[in-house]
Amino acid sequence: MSHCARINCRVAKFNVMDKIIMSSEKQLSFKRTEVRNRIITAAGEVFKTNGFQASSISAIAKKAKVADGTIYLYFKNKEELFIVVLDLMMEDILDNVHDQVKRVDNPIEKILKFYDVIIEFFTNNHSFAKMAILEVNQVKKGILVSTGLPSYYKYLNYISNLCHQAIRKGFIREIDTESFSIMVFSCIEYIIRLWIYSDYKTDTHKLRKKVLNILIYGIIRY
Amino acid sequence: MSHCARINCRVAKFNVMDKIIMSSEKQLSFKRTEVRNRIITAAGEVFKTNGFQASSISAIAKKAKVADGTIYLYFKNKEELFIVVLDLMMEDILDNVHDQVKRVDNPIEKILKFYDVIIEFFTNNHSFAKMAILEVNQVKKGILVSTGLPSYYKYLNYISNLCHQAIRKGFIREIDTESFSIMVFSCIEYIIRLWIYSDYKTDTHKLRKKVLNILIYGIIRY
Amino acid sequence: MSHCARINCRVAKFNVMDKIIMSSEKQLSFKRTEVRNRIITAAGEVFKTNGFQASSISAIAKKAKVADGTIYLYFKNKEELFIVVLDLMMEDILDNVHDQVKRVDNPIEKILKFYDVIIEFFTNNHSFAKMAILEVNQVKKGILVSTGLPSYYKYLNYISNLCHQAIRKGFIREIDTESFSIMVFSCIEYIIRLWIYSDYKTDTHKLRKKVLNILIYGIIRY
Amino acid sequence: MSHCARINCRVAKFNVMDKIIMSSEKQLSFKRTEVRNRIITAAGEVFKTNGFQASSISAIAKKAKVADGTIYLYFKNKEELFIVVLDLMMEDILDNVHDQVKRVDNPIEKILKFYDVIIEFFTNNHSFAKMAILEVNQVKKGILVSTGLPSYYKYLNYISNLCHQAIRKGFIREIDTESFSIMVFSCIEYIIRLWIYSDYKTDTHKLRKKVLNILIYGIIRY
DNA sequence: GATGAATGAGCTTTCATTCAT
DNA sequence: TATGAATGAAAGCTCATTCAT
Repeated sequence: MSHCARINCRVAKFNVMDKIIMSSEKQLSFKRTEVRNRIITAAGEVFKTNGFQASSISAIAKKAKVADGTIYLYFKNKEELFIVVLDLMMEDILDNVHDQVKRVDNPIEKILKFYDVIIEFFTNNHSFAKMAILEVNQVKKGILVSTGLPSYYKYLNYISNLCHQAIRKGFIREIDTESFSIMVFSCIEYIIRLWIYSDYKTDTHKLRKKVLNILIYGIIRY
Repeated sequence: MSHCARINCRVAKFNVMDKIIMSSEKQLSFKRTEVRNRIITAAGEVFKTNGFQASSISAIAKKAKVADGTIYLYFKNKEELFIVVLDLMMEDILDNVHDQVKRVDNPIEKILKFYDVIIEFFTNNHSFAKMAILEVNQVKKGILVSTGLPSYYKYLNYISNLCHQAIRKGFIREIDTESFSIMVFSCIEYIIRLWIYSDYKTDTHKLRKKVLNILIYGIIRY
Repeated sequence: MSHCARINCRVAKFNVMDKIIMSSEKQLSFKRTEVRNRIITAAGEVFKTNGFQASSISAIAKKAKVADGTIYLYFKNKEELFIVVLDLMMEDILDNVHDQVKRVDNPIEKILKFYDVIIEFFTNNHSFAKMAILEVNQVKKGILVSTGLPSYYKYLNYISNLCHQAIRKGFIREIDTESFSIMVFSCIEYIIRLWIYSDYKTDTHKLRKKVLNILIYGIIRY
Repeated sequence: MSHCARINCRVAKFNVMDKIIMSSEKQLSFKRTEVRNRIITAAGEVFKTNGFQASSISAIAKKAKVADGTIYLYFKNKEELFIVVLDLMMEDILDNVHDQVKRVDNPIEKILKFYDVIIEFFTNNHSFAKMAILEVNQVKKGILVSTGLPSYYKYLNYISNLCHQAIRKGFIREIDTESFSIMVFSCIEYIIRLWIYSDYKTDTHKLRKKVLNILIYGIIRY
């Protein structure tokens, strides 16, 4: 899965070179990193398939080829594991999105691109969308973690930055960029949620276009 | 709670007159309605206090003074009960909101009023907000997928209507009113969610103002 | 097992006559009593065989032919179940002991008889002895319940009564009967414990005789 | 705690002199002894604070500044460690008690003194009492069965010796001293146990006096 | 000898839902 | 219709012990 590139990458990036260079102390750390990655990768797959509640630690452990207890040497509990996994995935997605956004020059076009690519990604990844939009609410202490996802702030910042650029270059009026970021975020999430609720049947294209229209209309300079 | 007036009202509105008119068959139906209302009222209180997961059918049955099994004669399961209760509450709120919106004349002011009153209501009702914004996601999606909250559509329609009026009277441009309704809804929900996530500590006033600014700016006619 | 007579008896004592007399209401109560007894009997066997810790609720439920959860309709938790079972058994033993003690006339002989019969019983019932003397300490909240076994006080009272009789009839001096009861109890328990610790190998006869000698010597009137 | 003097002492008594004298082979042995003592001291504190069950090997290892696995180089398992620790503590207490008993001349007074000082000690050391009287029963019996606490025999011997002296000097009749020792032991233990069960609330003074009265009455010569 | 990461067995309790009465 | 006793599935997490390094 492309959006997991970072995770897999982290596993993969320990190449032969690394092994040679590593001191005995580093090797230990390598082993730990390797196990941790196995767990994260396995958890990602299991969570995506079954959702948070229905995923059992045993299943994850089995897939990661470690003992159940081992998971608790790396993560405080199931919830923390979920959050870490989700956060890493979200970061990967942002990296991906950025790759596409940076190819566009016009500041407003960048925002449009961001908006489109994200929604596109979610609609292309059923199970991940469900995990990131719905399952996250099943994490009991979610109340405190959900907005605590480090990646969440990266997203907001990213949009904010796009806005600042657009403002500086005179493309949009001097809005509160943070509020606008939140609006974009909430609209994207809501569109995806409606789509999930419809059992992935509705076509999001029209809705997303119309919403975007109002969003942009609300910030451009005349 | 005044916003629950409808629920209680439904219990109350079977007055003496009704009783006289009722045939023996109707009386049965009356009994059923009365029991159903007892269950709904009890469930409302229990759900608000403990949230969806932590509320047990036993507790609701006890409070409604019926047997556990009886609840299943009126509702398919715990989830359906929750949805029904939530839906009735949401309807009541809309009635309330409408009472305040209709006192305003200017079509745009009406939208502003709607937006403000709803947010105000949620921030004044911690436990209800949590139930309607967060708990609702703990209900197995299936139920929401197929039906959705009926009241949800009433809300969307309500905003749509306000928009249509505003369009007709030339106050705002010809936007897609449904999309705008969804946007308003998603933004309100998101603002409340952030507030809940912050443990009811952040002040929503600034954020809600800035978001509203962009929303309105996105639809007005220059 | 004879010492379980009461338990089985309670199951058995609902004979045909009872059934006829029972109103529908009583039948319910009968059903409940019957189930409760099945659980108690099953638990008694399982606890005796495996001890408290190693006995699982599932095993007891299976043997009692009820669902796991059913046990919790009758007992708060595993510990309460253990205590109830142990207490009933202890009562049965006391009944048995009494049957033998009452055949003796001399007040001091009664005390000797009591002492002997109890130790005899324990040494004839390995597994029960272990349960009553050792396992009881594995009940976590044992600290509060252990002396709270209703049967415990019956034992103390029983010995006290024997003493009072002996005092009244001038056979022993005016000692504090409660203290003496506790001493008898503690000595019996300790002798049994030593015997259990020795893996049931040592012969308790000599020790019990010598201890009894000092106990009696300490209370008789010269 | 003064009664742990022996344990600490064993750590401390390897002074500079020892180090000089030790051959390389002895130094190894010294190192082992030192580590063993660190473990014992740490375990003593942890066990006293948390009880047997709730004390984890990790916690002990951490406090002793060794690795978890290291503990298993010195002790077969957690239970053996507990027994060793408890045994050493019990020995220390006996040393202490002896210091006070030897100041008394009259053989019977010695026995009284022993009885009083031990109970006094336990009631002044909540956590130790719990450990020695209750926790010890949570250790799988196997360990106690075969060996028993070595210090246990020292206690019995000690009382036996006091008795022998008293018999020789004609203060008490010719009882079986071992049985009497066991009785004293069992009564002390029981009194303390009742006190622990009462959550350290009951006053043991009256009970202990009355029990002692019967004990002594049972052995004195008229 | 020392380390400490890894193991993996083990089990109570809750509660939505059913169904005999 | 109403009852409420009975069902039984379901799974997180700990921690004593081992063993490769």
